[in-house]
Amino acid sequence: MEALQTTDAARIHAAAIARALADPKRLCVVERLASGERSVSELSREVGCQVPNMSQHLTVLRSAGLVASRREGSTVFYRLVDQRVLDAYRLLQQVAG
Amino acid sequence: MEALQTTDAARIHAAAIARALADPKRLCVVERLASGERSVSELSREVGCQVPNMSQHLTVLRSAGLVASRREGSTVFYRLVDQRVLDAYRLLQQVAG
DNA sequence: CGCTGATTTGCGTCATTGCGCAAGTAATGA
DNA sequence: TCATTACTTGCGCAATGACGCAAATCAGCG
Repeated sequence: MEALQTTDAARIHAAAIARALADPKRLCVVERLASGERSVSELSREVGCQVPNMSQHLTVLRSAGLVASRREGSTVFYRLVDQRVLDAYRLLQQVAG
Repeated sequence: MEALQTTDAARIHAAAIARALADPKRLCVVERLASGERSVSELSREVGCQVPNMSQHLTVLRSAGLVASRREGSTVFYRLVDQRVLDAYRLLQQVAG
């Protein structure tokens, strides 16, 4: 049980993380990436949206520091940056459920 | 380590929780409520916003099932519904930090 | 009932967001 | 160089969200 942070900057940062997770499609991306890296087109197919839309969602997740990308030829693979992203997602589900 | 949910409804619900937490003022409310219930005007003063605005933020948190309210005379006290809300907040901060 | 303090609700406005579609960039091979 | 596949970026639009302010409830009291 650690203390809650109190600075405004910390809250703004935490809120930014929450906002990045505040979309069903992006949560679906997190689920998929939990089992390993995926290309943009794979994610787009699995999640069920257009490629440009998926690219934007991935930009949101990367800006929040939740995913990272790696280029291999003309294909870009995305992965989760940190296992805690999954922990956060599971906790959201617990609170939701 | 439990499995990730896969239904669309579960993701929509989890995303709604995340959206409720996706605002610095509401995170500040969560922090305050961590140490006990507060009235709307107390929260409004502590967080630094107008009372109607605070009332709306509390409505968002209550709609997401994160806080509950209790009326005592003309004063309404809000409290956290569940300790896991705090766990979720701390995890957000960890991912952020 | 009228008055007061506490909270909620309604409304207008401005900023942000998700999406589809077209265009642009990048890497690879013929 | 041209074509192809993979991805990103720009743009316009409809929807949502946060805020300030005024008005409406609501509880308690004289």
